[in-house]
Parts: sequence; C-alpha cells; structure tokens
Amino acid sequence: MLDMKEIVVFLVGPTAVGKSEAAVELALAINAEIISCDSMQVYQGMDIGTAKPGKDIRKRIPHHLIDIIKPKVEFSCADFCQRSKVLIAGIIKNGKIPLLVGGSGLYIKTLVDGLFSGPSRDQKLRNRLTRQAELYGNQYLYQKLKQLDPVSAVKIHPNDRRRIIRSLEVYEKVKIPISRLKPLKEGISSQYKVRIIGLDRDRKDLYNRIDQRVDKMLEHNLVDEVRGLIKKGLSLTAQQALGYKEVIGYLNGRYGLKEAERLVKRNTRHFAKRQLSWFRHEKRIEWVKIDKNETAGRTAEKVLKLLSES
RNA sequence: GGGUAGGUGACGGAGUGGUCAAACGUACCAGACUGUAAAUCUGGCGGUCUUAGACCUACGGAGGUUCGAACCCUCCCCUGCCCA
Repeated sequence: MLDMKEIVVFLVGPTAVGKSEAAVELALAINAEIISCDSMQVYQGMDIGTAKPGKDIRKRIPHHLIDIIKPKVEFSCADFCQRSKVLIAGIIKNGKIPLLVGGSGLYIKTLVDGLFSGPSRDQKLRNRLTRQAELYGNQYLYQKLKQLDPVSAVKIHPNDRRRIIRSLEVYEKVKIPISRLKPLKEGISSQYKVRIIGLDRDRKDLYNRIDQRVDKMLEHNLVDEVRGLIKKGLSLTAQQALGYKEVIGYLNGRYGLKEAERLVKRNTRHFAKRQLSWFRHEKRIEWVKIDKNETAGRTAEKVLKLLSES
C-alpha cells in the first residue's frame, strides 16, 4: 500500500558540484522533467551569474521554475512551494517522474516537509523594526521577542536580527508566536515517496570548480549582464545574488574588477560550505561522491543505481 | 662597504619585562537556519589531554641578564630602503 506512492526525486548538493549536468542525464534515463530548486535561477535575465542551463539543454528536457519572474519581483520559498507542488502533480499525471534539482536548502526543505501558513513579509513593518534595532540595538528587539515568544528567543541568537524581526513580524500580524505556528505544516513527503540524492566532491576539487566557473562567468561578460539588470531594477533578493552583488560593487566604483573576482570566488566558496552544512544536517539524503574527472553520465549512472536499490 | 628600518602564528598586523599561546583583521574549519536563504547568524582556529584546566613547543638563530623575556644585552643570519 505504501509503495503505491509515486516517487519524487531530489538531486541536491553544493554549488558547482555538477548537479545540472548530471540531472539532464538522469532525467533522460528515467523519463523525468526537471524542476529547479534554485532561488536565483527563477529570475529572467540572470543567466551567466546563476550558471543557468542553456536553451539547448532545456529543449531536450523540460526545466521548470527557471526564468519565471522579472528580476524586480520578490520571490520566496512560499512561492516556490506552491508552484512546485502544482508542477509535480502535473508531471506525475503525464506519467513522468519529477526531478527536483538545486541547492537552495530551505526551498527543498519547505517543499518536502512543508511551510507553516503564516503571514508573508510586511516591508513597512520590517523597516520600522529595523529602525528600532538601529536606534536601540539588537538587544532591544531581542528582549521584546523574549517576552512575546520565549521559545523562539531561545533558538535565535541575539545578533540574528533578520530572524528576530521575522518572528516579531509574525507575532505582530497574527498575535501567535511563530514557534507555535512552525510545527503546523505538511510537505509533499506525506503524499509522495521522496528520495533525496546528495552530490558531493572533495572540497579542493569543488573549490577549483568554483574558481573556474567564476572565471568563465567573467569571460562571458557577467559585467555586461549586471549592467543591463541594474537598469531594469533588481529585487532585494536578486541584488544579493552571488556574482551580482560583487559586480555591482565594482560598477559602483567601490573596488576594481580583480577584487570583484576575488570576492565572488571567496563568497561562493563560503556559500558552498553553508550548503554543505545544511545538507549534512539532513539525514534523509543519500550521498553520492563524484570523482574528480567523472563524467555527468557516470554520475547519473551512480544515482540511478542507488535509486533502483531499495 | 657604510647607514637605516625591520624579521611575530597560514597571511596581514598589534604587542616592547610578568595579567601572552600572543589583540584585531583575513583565510581556513565547523555549526545554526521555515516567507530576502546565493540571505542572515554563531563558534573554533600552535600541539596533546574528555571540558574547567593541565602540560609541551613557540614570537629569525645562538648565547646572556633577570625570580621571570616576544619584549633588555651580545654575536650571527635574512629582508626592505638610502648612501657608496
């Protein structure tokens, strides 16, 4: 009875590990359609810096949730969840397997395990709280949180202004502590059989790939891409994308191009590390180690083998 | 050859007799994370020991002064700059 559940496959891992290439091979092998779990590839025009799969590839295998909104528009994990649920159902209905590919840990987590239904952002309120934090210090907001939602306060560091503000925001809106809301959620894992495959490489190898990728981005005129995007306006989320924020700094004359390059590389390494922290914490992930010179086809084979077992 | 400034942990850089395994920054490592997440935040960072702590090895090298030295003295080595 349990096995009647349809399967949904996730392919996750740090940036530049080789997810996209392996995903295409895998999708061809198992008759899947790809849904991108990437907070930045959703944006139109952000192509080079997000290492978006090219049009040729997307022609061979359908890729969803790429280029779906303008860079000016705010997007969130809630939007992602909602859209991907619809897509998953549709793909299954067509007799195919949904293959979710990406490195945005939170997006993946909320899709699998659900997102509590709470109020969305209120920029005005956030601005107000931010001003208070700047005037009276983070401690001021933290004390407030301690009173209203002690459970959250224990978990959140007094310096983590972002999370303190979100918690206060939720309380302000619905008068219920976010810590009470958070457990009330249901993700797709109750509905489908979820397999999460994690791709990993030696750290050194991964960092080399990141460096190479950044070099390539710059060669492919990332700077021009950013210049064009600035003219059109970027959402809060989009303007802090790796590769973009650093080039924006360069274009604003804050440092030279060489320094921008260094920063992109370094920040991307840090990011990859954070992703690994996140994914290692997720015990349901089944890990596949990629060797240094392994082809995407070979990786896909390994994943396929893992999927066919059990 | 003469003069001068210096040699500190992966790097940059404080420290100029005890409270120094050595500020601070960076790199690096590790962790947290549910509506901005490619964001935000935290911890570690000479070695050994299970933490408090203890011990060992350390501030270019070798000696010395001192109860005690990264800090003072002597000699040596090296580097930058200036004059020849």
